Amino acid sequence: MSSRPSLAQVAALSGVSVKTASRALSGEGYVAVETKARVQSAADELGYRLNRTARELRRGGNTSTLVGLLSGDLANPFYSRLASGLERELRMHGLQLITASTDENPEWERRLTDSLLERRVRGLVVASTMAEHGHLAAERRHGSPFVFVDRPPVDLTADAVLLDNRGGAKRAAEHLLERGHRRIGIVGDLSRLSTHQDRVEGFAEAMEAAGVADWRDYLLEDAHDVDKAERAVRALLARDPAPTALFTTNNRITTGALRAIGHTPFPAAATAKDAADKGTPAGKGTALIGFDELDLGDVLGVSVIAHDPEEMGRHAARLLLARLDGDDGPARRVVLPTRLIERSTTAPV
Amino acid sequence: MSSRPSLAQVAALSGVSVKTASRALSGEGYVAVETKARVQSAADELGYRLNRTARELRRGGNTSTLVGLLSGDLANPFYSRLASGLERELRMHGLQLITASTDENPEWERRLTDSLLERRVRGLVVASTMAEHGHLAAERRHGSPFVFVDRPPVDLTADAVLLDNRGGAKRAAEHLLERGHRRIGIVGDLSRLSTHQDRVEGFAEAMEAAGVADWRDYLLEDAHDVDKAERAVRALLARDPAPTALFTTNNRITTGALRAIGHTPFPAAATAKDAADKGTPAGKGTALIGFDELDLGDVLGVSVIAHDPEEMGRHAARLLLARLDGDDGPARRVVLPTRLIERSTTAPV
DNA sequence: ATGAAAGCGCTAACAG
DNA sequence: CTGTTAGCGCTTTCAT
Repeated sequence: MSSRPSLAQVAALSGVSVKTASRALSGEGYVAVETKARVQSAADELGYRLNRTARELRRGGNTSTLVGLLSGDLANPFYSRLASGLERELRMHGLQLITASTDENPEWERRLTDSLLERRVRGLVVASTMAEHGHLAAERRHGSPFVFVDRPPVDLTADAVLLDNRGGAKRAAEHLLERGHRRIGIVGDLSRLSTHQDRVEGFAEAMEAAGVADWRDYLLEDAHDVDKAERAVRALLARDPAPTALFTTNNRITTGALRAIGHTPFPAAATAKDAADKGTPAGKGTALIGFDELDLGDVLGVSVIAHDPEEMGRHAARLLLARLDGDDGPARRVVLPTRLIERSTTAPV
Repeated sequence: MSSRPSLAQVAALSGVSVKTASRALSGEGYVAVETKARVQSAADELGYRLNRTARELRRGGNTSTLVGLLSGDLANPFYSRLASGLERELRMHGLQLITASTDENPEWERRLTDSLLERRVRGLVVASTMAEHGHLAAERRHGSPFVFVDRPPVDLTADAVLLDNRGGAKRAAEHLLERGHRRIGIVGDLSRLSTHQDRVEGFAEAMEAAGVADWRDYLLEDAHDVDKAERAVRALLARDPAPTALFTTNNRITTGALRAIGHTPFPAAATAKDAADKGTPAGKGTALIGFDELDLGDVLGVSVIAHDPEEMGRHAARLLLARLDGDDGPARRVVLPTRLIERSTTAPV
C-alpha cells in the first residue's frame, strides 16, 4: 500500500530531469531514443502511472476528458440506453462518461450537479427533474456547455434533444380512436414532468378532435413505478363503465399495465412457422398502447409509440462536441421522431 | 466563456488572504462570522466553485471520491442494474461512479482501466473480459482496491462477487429433465467467458447424471447478440430430430430464442381475473428456460434462473468500502445464489 | 482569528 | 536534445 510513484521519482531513478522524464513518457518528442528507453524502463520498474488530474490542473481549465450525465435511474432501460449511446459516441472522441442518478429528486439533482461541476467536467448532459434552471445561467458563462435531454430547460436557453412527445401521444390516441375506442384510460408518470404533460396534451388533442369531452375521467397520474402503475390500472379497469383501451405513457407504466391485464401464460408454439400462423387478433380484451419500446415488446405483441434512446444519447454527444469545438451559435433544439408500431394489443376486433 | 474564478480572486474581492477564504468556504472554522459572510458573498458574486481536483492533488493520493466501473455495455440490463445498485450504495458514502463500457473487448478494457487509474479513482469494480489479470498486481500494491464482479480474477487474488453459475445451470437442466426432456438445446455466449463455461459445466453435470451422453450435439456457442441467438435457435430447431427444450444461458440469448420460437400475438384478456383463468400449460411447444430474469418475464411466462444484479452491485460496493476503510484481510469471494422461477414455458405437458 | 510560504504532480515557457 | 524556473488551485504547515 505504498503511495504511487511520481514523475520526480522516475526522473531520479533514470538520472534525468523531471521535464525530460515528462517528455519521454508523454511522447512530446525531442528526446534521445536511448534516454527515452531508460526513462520508460524506470517507469515500468516503479509502476509509474501518469496523474491525469495534475496534468489537467497544470494545462488549464478546459482539458478534462470527463462528461457528466445526470439522469433518473440507470436501472430504467430508457436511461441506460441513453447512457450507452452517449458514452459510445463520447468515447470515439476521447471523452469519458461520469453518471449520477437523481432518482427524480430535484434536491439530489442540484447537489450532484454541483459535484460534477466541482470536478470540472468538460460538459454536462442532463435529464432534469427540476422545475427551473436559472441557477445554471452563471455556469454557462464560465464555459461549461449543457445539453438537456428528454426534458427541456426552463428559464435558460441551452441545447436540447427532445422527443416528439405530443405528436407521439396524439398518434397513440388516434390509433385507439380509429379502432373504435371511446373510453380510453390514460395512466401517466409524475404530473410535474414536462414529458408527462406533453403526452397528456397530445392525447387530449386527439380525444377532443374526436369529440370525446370527458377523457379526463379516465386519467390517472403520478404512477412513478411499476407497482403504482399496476394498481392504477386495476383501479381504472374496476370503473363502471370500464375503459375499453389504455394508453400508458412510459415503459414502466406499460409494464405495470401488462401485469394487471396481461398475466397470461406463454402460448404453445412448436416452431417458428407455427408461431407465424397463430396471428390471431387481440379479440375483445382491453386494448393497450404504450409510450416507449419494450425489450420484449415484439414477442409479447404490445403496440407502442417507439423511439430510440441510444440515438438521443448520440445526438446529445454531438451537440456537446460541437460546443467543445467552439461552436457558439444559438441554442439548438433537436426533436426526435416517434413511430407507431402496431401489434396485437391493438389489433382490429 | 470567461474562465472560472479561483480562490485567489475571491480572496482579493473580499480583502482577505487566500487561506482565510479557503477556511471560510470549506467550513474549516476559526473564521470570524463577519469575515465568513463577506467571503461567501464575494464567492457568490463571482460564481466561484471549488476546484475539487486541485484539492485532491494537494490533499494527497487517497482523497478522490471517484469509483470506476468497467463493464460490457450499459444497454444490457444486467450491467445497467448492476451499475444502478453499485452507484446507489456508493452515493450513500459520498462516492461517485464513473462508468466505462468495454463491449467485451479486452484491448478496450486494458485501455480504459489505465485511463481510470490515471484519474486516480479510489477503487475499481470490473466485470472483466480479459483472459488474465496479472498486470493488475502492481496496482494493488499501490493501494487501488479492485472488486471483480460476475467473472473472477485470473492470476490475481482480489475480492469478487460472483453468481452461482454452475448451480443455476444445473438446476435449469434438472428442471427440464424432470419435465421429461432429453434432447435439450443449449445456446451460449462467447465461449471464452468463464460465466459461459461454468454454465455449460453445470448443465453438463445434470445431463450426464441423467445419462444423456450426447448433449454436446445440441450445444451452440458464441451467440453474443440477440440476432445471432435468434439464428442459432432457428438452426437448432431445424435439426432432425429437433430438441424438445432449450436452455439459453443469458438474457440476450433468451430474447433471441423468444423471437425465434415465440413470436405469438398477445392473447386476449379482458381483465386480470380473466387472465388468471387462462393458465393453460405450454402444451407441446418447445420448452424454454433462460438464465437471467427478463423485464417482462412474468408477463410472458418465461421460466428463468433468476438472480439480482442490483444486489451484486451493492455487494461490490460494500467490499470496496471495507477496503477503503482499511480492511486488509484476505481476498473475499461472495457467491450470490440463483433461483428457479417456473413459468409456463416449462409447464408440465 | 488571520496570514505567508511551501508544495501536491505535472507541464509551459524559456533557456542552453 | 536537455534542464531550470514558475505556476495551475488548493491546502498544509508554521507563524503571528
